[in-house]
Amino acid sequence: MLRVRFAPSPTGYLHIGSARTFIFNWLYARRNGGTMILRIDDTDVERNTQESLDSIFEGLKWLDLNWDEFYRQSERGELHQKAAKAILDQGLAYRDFVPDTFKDVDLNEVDIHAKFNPVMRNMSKEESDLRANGGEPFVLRFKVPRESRKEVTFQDLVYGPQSKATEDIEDFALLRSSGAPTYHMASCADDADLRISHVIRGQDHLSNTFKHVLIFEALGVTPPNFAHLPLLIAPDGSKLSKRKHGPVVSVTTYRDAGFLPQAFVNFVCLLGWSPKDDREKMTRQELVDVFSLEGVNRSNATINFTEQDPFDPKAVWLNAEHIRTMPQDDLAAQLLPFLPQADAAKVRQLVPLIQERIRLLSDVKTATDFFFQENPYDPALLIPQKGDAGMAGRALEEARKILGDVTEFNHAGLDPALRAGAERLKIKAGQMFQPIRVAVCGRKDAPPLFETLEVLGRETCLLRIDHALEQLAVTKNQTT
RNA sequence: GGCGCUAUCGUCUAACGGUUAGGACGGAGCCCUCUCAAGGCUCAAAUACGGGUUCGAUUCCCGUUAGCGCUACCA
Repeated sequence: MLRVRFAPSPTGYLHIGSARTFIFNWLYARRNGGTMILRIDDTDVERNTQESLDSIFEGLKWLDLNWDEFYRQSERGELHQKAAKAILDQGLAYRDFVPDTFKDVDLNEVDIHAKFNPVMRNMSKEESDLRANGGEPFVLRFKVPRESRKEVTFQDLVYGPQSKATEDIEDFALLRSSGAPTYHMASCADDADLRISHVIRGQDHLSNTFKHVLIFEALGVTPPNFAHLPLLIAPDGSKLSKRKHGPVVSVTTYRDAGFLPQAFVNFVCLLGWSPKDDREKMTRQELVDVFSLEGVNRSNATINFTEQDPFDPKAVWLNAEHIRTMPQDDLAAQLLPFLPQADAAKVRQLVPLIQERIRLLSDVKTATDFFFQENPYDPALLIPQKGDAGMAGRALEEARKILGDVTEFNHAGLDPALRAGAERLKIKAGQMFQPIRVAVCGRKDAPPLFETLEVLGRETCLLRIDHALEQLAVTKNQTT
């Protein structure tokens, strides 16, 4: 039975790298009919926050990623204690009563061979028990078997065969002096207990895995399969941090900026993984169908953002691709929160006009602002290419007549009528359309004219054309 | 410092010994066009460096350099 888990520690908001780890686990589970487990690794009570926990749930909810089982490490303390005791009882761990040995040691100076205290490591069971029973505080350390065994090895599903000399592994802590388990202890005990079959996590744990293998063996279970994921890093090569890189590393920032969850997932999957067939835009189902650990590569991926432009251009492009290809009703529903002044029916009307013109959902606000208000503009914009104010005026007069008279106020009625008007004035269609467009939209870049006029409605259009004619007159008087 | 991992266009990536080193984003240009988009076409842009192995290395091996990670009673 395939079982995977995502095990965040609630010490920060859900960040993009964690989100990707969840997604890869989720895809792997869904692809292979496995079980997805969400486990909150909250053993570090000092640093845990409720906010952070909320942020994790909020992010996962937005991404619409579900899980089949849920656990909290803090509720499983008994299991961790039992596991630590079992290791100690077998003589595979020892109590360290002077736990601050390395407190003031510069790690750059110290040699690994000094990284355990031989007095503590070799203390007799009797003395150790006696001092523990006497209430003396201690850290429980794993007694790395450097004599009986030369190296620790495991097979990583992404990085291949891994090995490390036991000489190079320090006697790491299992239990703190408070009695609380360390991450290594709790994580392995839980993974064993929950029968996790595949541990898929960030590459920052690759070298920790040797310790984990040791723990699993001490626990008498065969270690799970491991798959480590390359890290996501910032353009300056450093790892993503909120302090250094700001809100761009937080999942909810993408949500609030108008990303579609499916586009975000799509983008993040392309960081460190490839379907190998040049496909880029993929639906969630396509991702599930094709995902495999073999497609994961080994080098860190840079998320390409700058201070001016906080989102990777490819993420934005993918978002636009998803927007363009989604059903119009779905898009309307997604857009609604970004247009507080509009009702659902109005948004539904606007969708066809802007679907292929926005890249982020939030773009809809500026893309459609003139449907809700008349924007100020420079009257000079009314003047068409290779034309003058006179031409603009004639075009607008003609347009006003046509828009007032035409029976079908839609593309079918407007298109031939306005083109015919241009012909009468002996100007090009484009020269006819530009003054109208600017008059009604307040700018040159806008959705197709006839559809725009239709949605705006006859009355508004006539009003705005009148207004444009007034402005034109004013400018004329000023120049003459 | 020690140990581990990594190294293809600016960025994401493909090429599991033989390709004019492919695709995408972004950039430049052209076309289409009622503007803006979208779409189509074209161009610029990479195998970190040095040694091997091989008839032949992006690909395998070694070294150098660089980056990242671990080296906590943080995860």
